[in-house]
Amino acid sequence: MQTVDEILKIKKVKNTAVRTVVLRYLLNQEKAQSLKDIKNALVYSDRSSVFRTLKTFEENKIIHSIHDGSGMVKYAVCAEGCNCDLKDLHYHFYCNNCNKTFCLFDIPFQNIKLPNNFKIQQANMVVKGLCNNCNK
Amino acid sequence: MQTVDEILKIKKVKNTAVRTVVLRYLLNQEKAQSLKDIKNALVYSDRSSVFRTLKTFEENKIIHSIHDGSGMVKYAVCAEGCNCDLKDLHYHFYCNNCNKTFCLFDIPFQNIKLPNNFKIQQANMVVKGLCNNCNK
DNA sequence: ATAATCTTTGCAATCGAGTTGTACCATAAG
DNA sequence: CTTATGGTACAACTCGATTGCAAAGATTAT
Ligand SMILES: [Mn+2]
Ligand SMILES: [Mn+2]
Ligand SMILES: [Zn+2]
Ligand SMILES: [Zn+2]
Repeated sequence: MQTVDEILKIKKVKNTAVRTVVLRYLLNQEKAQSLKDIKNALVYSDRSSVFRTLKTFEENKIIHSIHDGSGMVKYAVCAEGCNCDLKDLHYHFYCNNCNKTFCLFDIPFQNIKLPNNFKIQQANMVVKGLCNNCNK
Repeated sequence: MQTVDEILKIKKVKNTAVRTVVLRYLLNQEKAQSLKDIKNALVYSDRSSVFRTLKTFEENKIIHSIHDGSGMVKYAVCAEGCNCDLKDLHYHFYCNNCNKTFCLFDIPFQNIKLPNNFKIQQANMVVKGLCNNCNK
């Protein structure tokens, strides 16, 4: 896995204190995180600084956002080599029981036949149900 | 197409003034509508009455909601015979230019192979890009 | 090295979609 | 007619998202 410094360098984003701690935190998570999750996890952080950091990361394709319908936008670190193109699109899974949201990096977006003249640019795909921990 | 009265009767939802006007409005739209859209379109309507009407409709599977990442939940009338089961899942399209959200009833959800032990219950699938009107 | 300039950060304030409490009203039941 | 039930209108509130602004920090020009 790439380090914080490597990622910031590759994506040409200046390395600052807040950015380092936010990205390091995100790299260690197995589920997507909301702004609130991050703020709560990083005790001395400021909400708006984290917010702006997330915006910067998203603009520079370090992370991507997921709208899972929970009311809070979730963020996850992009896979190595990701450029947020169509080929990088993947499904997400939201657990109705434990409310965790996962990136299903192994389930790529399978091209669908859109109506005539419609052009796809991005997608937000969220499958909902029970995760392996909750499906018992 | 079914009438307002037929739908309410089939779904066993009592016919009231607000419900009639909201459902009639929704039936005439070709794109999904937000609470704000509906409130604005129906001049003498009350926001919370429309809100509770939408909740009632959704609980009774008259309409379904779409989280397209625009910040407002959109609603669309379910297809005839829809029971909001897995078989009724379909893709949606959000136009980045004109901000309209469409139900792609003709593009059903194609089952994906989830990780072991994950169980699908619902899905929110939104493809984004340019609609036929804006892709020129 | 110093000054000018640009960027990032912290704090407070604001915005707006969604939601809820409550009183009033229409209709159905007794 | 009287009461119970469910629907509606209005106002207030919640909370995630966003912004204004000034201080602090980093970078560039002189
Ligand atoms: Mn993802
Ligand atoms: Mn739909
Ligand atoms: Zn779970
Ligand atoms: Zn369009």
